[in-house]
Amino acid sequence: MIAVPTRCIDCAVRDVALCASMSDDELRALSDMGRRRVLPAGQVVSWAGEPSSSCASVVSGALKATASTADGREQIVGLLFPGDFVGQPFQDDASLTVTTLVATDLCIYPRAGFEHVVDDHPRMERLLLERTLASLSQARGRMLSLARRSAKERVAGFLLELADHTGESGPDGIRVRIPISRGDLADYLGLTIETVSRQLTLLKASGVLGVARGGRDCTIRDRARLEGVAGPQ
Amino acid sequence: MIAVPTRCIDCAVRDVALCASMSDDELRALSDMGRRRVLPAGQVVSWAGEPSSSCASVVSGALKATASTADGREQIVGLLFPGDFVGQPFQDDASLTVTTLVATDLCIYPRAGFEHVVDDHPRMERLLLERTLASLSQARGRMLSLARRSAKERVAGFLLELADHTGESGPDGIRVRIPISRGDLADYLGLTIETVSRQLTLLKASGVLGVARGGRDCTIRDRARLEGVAGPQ
DNA sequence: CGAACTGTTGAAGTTGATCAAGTCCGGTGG
DNA sequence: CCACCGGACTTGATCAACTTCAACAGTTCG
Repeated sequence: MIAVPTRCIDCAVRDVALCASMSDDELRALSDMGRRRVLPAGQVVSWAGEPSSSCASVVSGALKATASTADGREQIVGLLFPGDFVGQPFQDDASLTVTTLVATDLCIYPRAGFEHVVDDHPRMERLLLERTLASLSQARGRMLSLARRSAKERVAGFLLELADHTGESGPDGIRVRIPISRGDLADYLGLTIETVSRQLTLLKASGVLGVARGGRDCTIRDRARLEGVAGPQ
Repeated sequence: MIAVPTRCIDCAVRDVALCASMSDDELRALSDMGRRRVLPAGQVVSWAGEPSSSCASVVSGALKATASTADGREQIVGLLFPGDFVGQPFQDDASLTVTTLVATDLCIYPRAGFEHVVDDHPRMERLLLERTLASLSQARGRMLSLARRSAKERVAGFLLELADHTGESGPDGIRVRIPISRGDLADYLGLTIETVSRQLTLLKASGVLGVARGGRDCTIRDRARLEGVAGPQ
């Protein structure tokens, strides 16, 4: 871990993270408490079952939040990107394991102190509430996908989400980079590695998708057809 | 719909619904706005896609919140019981369809007015935040189940949840009443009616579960064994 | 009684998981 | 530079679980 002393005002996510709800002056309370840390890929930030002692904002990088059964079956219940909030305030034990997927820069607050700031800053509390409601909506949408959509629909839907979120239009379609490994993608979509791989191969074979070597960089060549594969909605 | 004029102070869920966060005096604001309505079973309270114009507290009865694909596949993403909050504040369009499962008594507020009350009552906002965080945790647990647990585990797990929530110990085990139809249970567990029925039959055959005629009233004869079937956690 | 539901059971069909080889690729060291 | 190694990904064959389709039984209520 490397400490990264920085002023909040200069922070890359000053306007998108929860801090966006606070004036520069108000930020002092958070700022004094927050500790910037750069973690390498694959580092566990919080273990399910352990006391949840801190919260954080993602400044750069990416993380996964996983729930798992006692016998090791795993499900990624959320992916976290810059500006997202990490942690479970008002809850004594963490129910999720949070792990960095790539080198990740976090702004970490002690949970108790963070809760205190929330107490004192209604606008931040409101923002947290709205974000939590949005996460809940998203989680419910994913419940529907996990329970009712086919493997093909899930994979296609994921690519479309990526396209909407980080896609860049290139010469022969929309270029997207799958930000996680096949294994993590399988854990996210509720499938196995093999099934994910096969579905991507099918999309490639049908000409809808181009997959560059390495398997991470893709080109959506025919969005309309991909939407057809993804099924309704 | 039948109007049920009542004073909040006498309300059955005065101490468990969101109103528990408010003093008797403060309740006046909500009280003036709230409208009690008794709806029959099978009534849609809010349609996915339509503007979400109201919120409510469940006073008695039960409802289901469903998400569905455009081609009609359905998933129940939440069951709602007395004291629970219904609705999606701070969101203009409903993403879920909410339907009564049995005759249900609701205390309905116009959404705008409700949001206003939340603005003015930090304790209510905090309670709403905590409940939303709890719902999110629950939704994530269900994502894990829907994606990774077998039909057998889901059915057994559901019965155990019921036992913990509403079970009464009887002479030959824990008596539980399945509060919904096989169809709704299937929609909740992410299975088909037939699979749910078969799993219940298997549990009955193995002596773990007693099922009375009608199929709704069950007796968990061997909780330990049922927990074994439900799998880890 | 009989109609309409709701639930159960059976047989066949699919989907995706599992098991088992491969292949591709980046990195290391001879 | 190339051989080798290990991890990530792909592909193939088989298998089990769950769905689908279809018929039947039980319950409720006119």
